[in-house]
Amino acid sequence: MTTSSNALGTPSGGVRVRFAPSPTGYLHVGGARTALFNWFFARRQGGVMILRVEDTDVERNRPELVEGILDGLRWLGIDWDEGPYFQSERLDLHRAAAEKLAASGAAYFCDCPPEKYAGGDAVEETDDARKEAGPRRVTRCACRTGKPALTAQNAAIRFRVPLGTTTKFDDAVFGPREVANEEIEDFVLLRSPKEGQTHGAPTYQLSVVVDDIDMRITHVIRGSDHISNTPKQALLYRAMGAAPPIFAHVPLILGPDRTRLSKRHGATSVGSYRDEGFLPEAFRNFLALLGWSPGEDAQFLRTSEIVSRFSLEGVSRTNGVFDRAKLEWYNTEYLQKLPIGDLLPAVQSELERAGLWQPEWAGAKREWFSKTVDLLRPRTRLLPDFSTWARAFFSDSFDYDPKAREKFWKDERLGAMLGKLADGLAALSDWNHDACDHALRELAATEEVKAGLLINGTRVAIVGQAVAPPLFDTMVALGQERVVSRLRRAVEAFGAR
RNA sequence: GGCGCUAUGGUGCAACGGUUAGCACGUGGCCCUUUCAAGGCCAAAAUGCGGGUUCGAUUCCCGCUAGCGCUACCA
Repeated sequence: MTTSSNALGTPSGGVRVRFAPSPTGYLHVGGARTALFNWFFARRQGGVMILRVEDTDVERNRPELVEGILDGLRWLGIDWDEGPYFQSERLDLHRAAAEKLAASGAAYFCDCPPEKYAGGDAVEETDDARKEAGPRRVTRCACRTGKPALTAQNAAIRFRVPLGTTTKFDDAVFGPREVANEEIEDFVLLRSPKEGQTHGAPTYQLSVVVDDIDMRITHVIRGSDHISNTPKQALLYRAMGAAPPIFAHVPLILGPDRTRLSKRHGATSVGSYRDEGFLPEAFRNFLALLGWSPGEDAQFLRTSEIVSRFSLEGVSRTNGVFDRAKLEWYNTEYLQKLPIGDLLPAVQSELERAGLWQPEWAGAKREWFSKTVDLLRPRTRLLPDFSTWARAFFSDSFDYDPKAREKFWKDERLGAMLGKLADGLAALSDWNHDACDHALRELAATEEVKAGLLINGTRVAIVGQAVAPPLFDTMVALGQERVVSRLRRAVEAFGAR
């Protein structure tokens, strides 16, 4: 592939983006959105999406979490063209880069105790401690001028920040940035070797830059918590003689209390939303519009529409609050408005999960299945509703909801009427909406009760729920045989209630 | 504490010097109705504060305040 350059000196030939999670936890909604924005951008630009696992933190790393993160991405419908690469398998490349920087004088060896370097006295990482510590200047340690005895075997490698100048970079979302180099500490590139080790481990700052250069990343789209680190990385690009990518920092997602979203806000992992039964596309739509806008009034955007409209210019600069109620609205919106064919597979897997699925619903009774799902969906909010609330549509084994019985099986006369209704319906030669309607209303007239009494009581009898689709549509969906037998069964249940 | 970013109804976005400040979620009410949803209609609800610039500021500039981020040999 050939790459050309535009006026900004940035590669314009092929867009290459990456999502780089670190396996220190599950895939949370913030990470999911970052992944999504990268993916939207890559697909919009016809570019390449790369997945890179940033597992350079040996202490906090949990390799077993990687598969869960990948599952989360797959559920979200995010696919990648390269990777997953693992930084832990690229350590030699990172070390070599650090040593090369040290050899060229762009970095230096340092054997100061970490805490000491951090600003004179050891400072606890708490707000109070910081306050008491007072103003903390960026200090340069004595090692900066060189200690001949130090090597990568006995010291860390720090970047030598060039003083007396500023570092600039352009952010596609936040605009041009510039910071005085005096504000940037001589950050560590390669940690000092641990006891018994011959090599130190590369730090995040080093690894990202080395890998982003090596993987020819053109656009770094990530959370805005990284914006303060970016000058360091810009410095590294220059020191390594590489052109920096375009940076695009996306705002953070906050909890209802406006603090950064975390576990204590409840469900923050993508997996928990999958398990609750949200539709991936609804989740995508919701997340896309949290921190991005197409610039026009649009709430319901299919994924293809988002992709075709996505641009970095539409990304917001303000942190946004994760609004669960809106997510739920999106889900019901998708449950109701999706072309039925797009919804069926999701319902099928839900029924499979619940052990209710019958293969014939994908075969001979496919039409029935489609119609039934279509009948049920206006009243569903989450996928599991199909196997719980609507269970009676897919199984003969269902219970009468106690609340439904209490509400609609009050009238003593109902038991006998349900039996008469069963007889009446059993005698019908045509089974359709109007025939059922007439049969029921006729009985109500004969018995001198309001049709509503019989309708509500019958609903509980045939589906066990107080809430269901319109009764006669429900009867048609269930079929004559089932309705009649369920009514007869209900007569007994009614007497024993 | 230092450095930085941000600031439109409760929430997410729109208006990118001139609008009765728009849309959606949520909330409240009404209609519809065989349950419950859906749907339709209506309502309440915002430019953080203070200075500028300008004929005119939500919009541009400065200060304040608030929130958030960074301030690790975490990522």
